[in-house]
Amino acid sequence: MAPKKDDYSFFANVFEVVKLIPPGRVTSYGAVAAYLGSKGSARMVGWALISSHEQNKNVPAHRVVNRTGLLTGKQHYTSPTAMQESLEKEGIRVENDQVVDFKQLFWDPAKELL
DNA sequence: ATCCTGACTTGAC
DNA sequence: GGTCAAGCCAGGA
Repeated sequence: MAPKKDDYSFFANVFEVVKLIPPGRVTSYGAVAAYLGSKGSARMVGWALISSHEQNKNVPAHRVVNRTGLLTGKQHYTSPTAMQESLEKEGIRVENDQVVDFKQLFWDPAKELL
């Protein structure tokens, strides 16, 4: 949901947005960060996702990739192929750790969610 | 308190 | 289309 105030931590905000990502779609860290208002804090989005792994949050982190569509976070998964398989499972084609038609599958919270 | 690292992004060459 | 360097914020040592 739209951040009403900064009462919630940056992480909680990331979780909300990521959980709102529709299936078969992907987004970038910068897009989420920009939606949160911290455009330059794209790294924090990834950091928040790490925390999400520790917690039992139902955050589809596999739907979040870097700007080039590269599965940068796959190495942080339990298995280096878990992320790619999860994406393919939703119908997203992944090739060489990169999302095919990433631009087409890109989901911008600032525009789509609005 | 400083220094380093990191699931990133952008601009410049 | 590549690579290099700088900026960015949070957390751990």
